[in-house]
Amino acid sequence: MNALGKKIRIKDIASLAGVSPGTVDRVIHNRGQVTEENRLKILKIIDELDYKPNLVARSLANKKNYLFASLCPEFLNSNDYWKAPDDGIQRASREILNFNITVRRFYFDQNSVQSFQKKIKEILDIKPDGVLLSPVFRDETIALVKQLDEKDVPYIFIDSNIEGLRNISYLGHNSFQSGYVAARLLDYIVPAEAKIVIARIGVTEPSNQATHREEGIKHYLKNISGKDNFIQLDLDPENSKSIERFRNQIGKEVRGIIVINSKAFEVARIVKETGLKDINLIGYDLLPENINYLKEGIISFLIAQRPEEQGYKGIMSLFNHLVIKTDIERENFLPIDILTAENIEYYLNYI
Amino acid sequence: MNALGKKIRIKDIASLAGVSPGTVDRVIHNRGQVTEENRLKILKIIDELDYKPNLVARSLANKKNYLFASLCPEFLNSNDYWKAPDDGIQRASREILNFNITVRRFYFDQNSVQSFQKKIKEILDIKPDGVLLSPVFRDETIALVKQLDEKDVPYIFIDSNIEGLRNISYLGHNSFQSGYVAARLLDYIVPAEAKIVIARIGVTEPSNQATHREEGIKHYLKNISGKDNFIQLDLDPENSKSIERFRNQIGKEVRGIIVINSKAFEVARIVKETGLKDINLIGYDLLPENINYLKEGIISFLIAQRPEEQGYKGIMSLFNHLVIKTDIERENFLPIDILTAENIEYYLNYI
DNA sequence: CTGAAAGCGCTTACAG
DNA sequence: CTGAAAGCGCTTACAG
Repeated sequence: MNALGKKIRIKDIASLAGVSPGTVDRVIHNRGQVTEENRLKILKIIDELDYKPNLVARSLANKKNYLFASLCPEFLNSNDYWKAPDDGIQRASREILNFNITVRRFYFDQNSVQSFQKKIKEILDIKPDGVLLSPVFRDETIALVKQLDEKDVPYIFIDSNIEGLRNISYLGHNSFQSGYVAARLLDYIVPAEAKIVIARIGVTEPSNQATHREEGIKHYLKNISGKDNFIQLDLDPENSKSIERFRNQIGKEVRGIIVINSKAFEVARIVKETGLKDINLIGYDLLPENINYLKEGIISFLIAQRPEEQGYKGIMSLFNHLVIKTDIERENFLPIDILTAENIEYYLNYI
Repeated sequence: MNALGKKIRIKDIASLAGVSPGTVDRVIHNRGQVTEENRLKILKIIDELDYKPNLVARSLANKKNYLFASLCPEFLNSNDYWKAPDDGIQRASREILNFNITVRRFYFDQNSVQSFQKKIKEILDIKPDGVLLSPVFRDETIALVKQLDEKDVPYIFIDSNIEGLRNISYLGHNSFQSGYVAARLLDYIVPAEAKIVIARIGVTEPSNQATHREEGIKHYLKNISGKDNFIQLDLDPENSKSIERFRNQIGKEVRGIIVINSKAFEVARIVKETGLKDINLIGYDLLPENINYLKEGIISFLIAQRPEEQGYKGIMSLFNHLVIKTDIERENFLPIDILTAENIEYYLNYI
């Protein structure tokens, strides 16, 4: 469309420039083999008429097939956190199928570096045009993207970020800030003098993301609300001694708990079994077990990061970058969503 | 794509059925003029091969132009609430431009039924294929959609809903529930015995939406938290006497205020000027003035309803219904988003 | 360096 | 009731 609302076609530009459509196409796609004189003339006309290519026609004519690869942790059932990004990836795939885009999904075991490495090899073997991944293992991710960089294959990180790499985009939370939000909410609902617990669940090293959340929480409590009556507690839900220790600690004076990974339900279970009434619990991520405790009132707030959208937008960003050739935001921090029993339903039903 | 990953074309179906592509097309689009025998044969093949039309090709070949009309309140500057839905409508328009869709936007004066009626006439004159509107005026909306129903023109409501009409979709909050959320938040942050104010700002009748919110708030306070220490206060921010009265009322014992329309900033201003410290204020909608008071800490929570997305999804729903012919959700309740000073930034920056 | 021609998958008059 | 042909706007070998 130009200013007059008429659709400008390559054919129109060609006849105005006194050349054939093929020549215009060469200019548009910088394929060379055009005299500088013609090139400039054509570019001028394109600019003046504000020519916008018809992407529908381009896609239909284009023989090029694009192959995207995604690499995320595997999930065993629909309860798993990683089902959501996968759903988003599939939704985007369906939407761009007719644009000759194929998306191949790869999965690795979060507890096995080897499986990550193996999948990376498989991905490099299929020579993808773009890659979407969750960079769970730092060193292996760096090794992978080095190879992608060499081949000029763009890649996008979701869920967590590794700074200093050449990913065209990151889609996920600012985890430090999401710690801030959790601390702020707790600050609203527990009395000023109450004791607070920052809980880590499980025996593995806390992820990058959990670590940053923890930093955010502590920073807020210390510097904004001026508190220092918080302690850190580890809980191994597989270990009855650990559970007992945890139970004893929270039994006295503790009024608020923030769980820094997605396993708030483990704490909720203990709170419920013990019959503790005045404890406010805040967690992350909408795992079904977390949601149940939220609805029951055992968990006060859950903080969510739109995982489905991370997968969807990730694939769409590759598409926009490679096919539509629009600019992509380097850092795309998703909203830090606050859920209670009262607004969770419409959040879950949406999309 | 079929199960084998091969792309099935109309041509393929035609040769399998021993007919020409034209005949297959007639069957696909129910244009008749095909023997029942051929029709059934072709439908069987389509089903077995799980044929999915190439929408890109369809769109390119299709001579049909679709004209959509939108009708929303006018806005004077980018601060206005109604800028956001309009942005969403424009974003969707751009995205589907190459599918031969034109969107014409109409605006009316929220304070003038006449302007609404006038625009309705204009919309009917251009004979749109689909209409998106905010049904601010009930009777006039009913009169409009009666005419649209006669012509089988689909229409979608955003922002607020009118029950019992044949709109193909509604996109907006469940306002009663969003009242629930506000009351729930206030309940968390004010002491059990504290006095609460439900405030209406302005002299015009409260909208449907504000009324439903108010019902939700009262229902929650009475039935869930078992409170009856709340009062309702009107504030006319243009009237200094009204302001004085409001100021006096909230000066004593009141610890929480919920503003049921989008003008929480009017109350925030009074709270700030008066220097009241222990009042928790909750409002709706992300007007720039509301956002400023949220960041300042005068407003504790804002509840938002994704207005940009309402406009975007509204147009995309018309597109999907008319062009792609997918099923549309009749009621599409958007998430009731909870914003604090700590998570507002990422919410605003995100598309 | 350039242009004419064929083709992407679907739709639409048109002739029979 | 049916098929052959032309066309949507763009891209891609191919011949010159």
